[in-house]
Amino acid sequence: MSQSPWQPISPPKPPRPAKEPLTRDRIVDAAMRLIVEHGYDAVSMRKIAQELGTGPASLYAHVASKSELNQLLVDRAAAQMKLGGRPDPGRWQEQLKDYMREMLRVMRANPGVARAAIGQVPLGEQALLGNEKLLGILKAGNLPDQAAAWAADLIPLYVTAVAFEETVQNASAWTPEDVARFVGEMRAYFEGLPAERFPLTVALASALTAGTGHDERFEFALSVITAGLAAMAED
Amino acid sequence: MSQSPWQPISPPKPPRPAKEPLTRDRIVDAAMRLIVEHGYDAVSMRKIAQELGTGPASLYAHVASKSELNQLLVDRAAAQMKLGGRPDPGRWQEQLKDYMREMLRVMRANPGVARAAIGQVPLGEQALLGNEKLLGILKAGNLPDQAAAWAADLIPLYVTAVAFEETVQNASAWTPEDVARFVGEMRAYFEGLPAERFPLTVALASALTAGTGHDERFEFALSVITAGLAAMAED
DNA sequence: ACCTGAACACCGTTCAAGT
DNA sequence: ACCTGAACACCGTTCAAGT
Repeated sequence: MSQSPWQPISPPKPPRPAKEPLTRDRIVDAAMRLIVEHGYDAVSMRKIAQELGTGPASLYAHVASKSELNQLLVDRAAAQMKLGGRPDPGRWQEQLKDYMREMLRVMRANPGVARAAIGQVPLGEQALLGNEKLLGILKAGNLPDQAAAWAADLIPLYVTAVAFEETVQNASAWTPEDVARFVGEMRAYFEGLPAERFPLTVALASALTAGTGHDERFEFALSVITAGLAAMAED
Repeated sequence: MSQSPWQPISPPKPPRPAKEPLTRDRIVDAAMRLIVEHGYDAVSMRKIAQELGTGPASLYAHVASKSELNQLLVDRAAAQMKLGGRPDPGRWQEQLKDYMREMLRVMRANPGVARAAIGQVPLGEQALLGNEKLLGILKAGNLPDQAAAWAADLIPLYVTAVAFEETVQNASAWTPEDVARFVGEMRAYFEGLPAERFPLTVALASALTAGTGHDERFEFALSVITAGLAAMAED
């Protein structure tokens, strides 16, 4: 019954077992699929497990907690950032804006990741590579070390907050028409406020409700931040 | 048996019923107590109900949903903002910074509210009064209408994101020593990264981990935003 | 009109037991 | 070593039934 000793080759096995073993990567894959397709709230340990044909308890052999899973998701998304060319002192301001635009693009392409990212120190490899690139641009702009470091904190925080805000709004499955109607109602609401107490809100009602859903508001913020940082460059 | 017509005073009732009736205000009071004492995650419809000696279903007669409750909490906190004097073109930049500092102070005094506020259009009366004040300061700085309006979007979003980030960190019940240790470990981690791939992260390790827990990082952001806006003032 | 108990359809995490 | 079923201690919301 014992195996013959001169049989060095392991007996033929099915090349792939019917059920692939659980791995960290397969878990993150499944979570990424869920978060992109159905948003942050649709990602639960139970749903991920179901997607993988197992129970929630099985995941904990590979992932310590949901919070660790969030970190892994953030790093997966960070890997999608196209970081462009070398930092160039001659056009660092435009490079900085492009970096922020690219970061927002990736977060939009991965809805729910912003929610997972907010309030987390990014320590994953891909996130750190992005940060390194950002620091390069800021130093190309001649910012002092401390200013560059704090700017590298401010910038991702702001972009993440914008992306998160958008996903909260998109979560309600509104059509563009619904959004347009809501913006119209908001404008009418501002215009109808008592002008003695809310003079500027009434007067600026149309400016306050402009640029929603477009990128104008974001572009404005890019200009503010870039100009503010430029004022801090060493000469 | 019928009441005599010359009895104009209603029959003596117990001055207060043993159980006060549920009201929107009492619900928000209880939620505010919970959120300030135990953080956002401790606020559930069930816990609020328990606090009020009833069941969760009873709340829905006065509050449509948890999201509506969040809006009410945000407005409660907004009422605590001290809005200071009149907008003054001579010192609008300092007033703007004070506004942001005051907003952060209130959010810190009401942990969890930042989490409730993020991604919500503030339409409550108190929140709108704050916004009106902010617009006044921005217009005192001679910003064009559209710039003032978008700045009034950018500023609360940033301050809320900072406050939210802090509450996420504070949620883990870390002592100041724990935080100090974590910051030290992070710095060591940055310093130990491969210098070929992460030259700036390694070189700036101490700047990157400076100012945590203090207000220096926030003050830096105030300067950037204020300087950036000043560059957009009409002359 | 307001309140309630009970239920529905979910969560993240733990743990003893299996292979 | 890895996986599993079952349980623990929770969620937000709905609804028929009571007062």
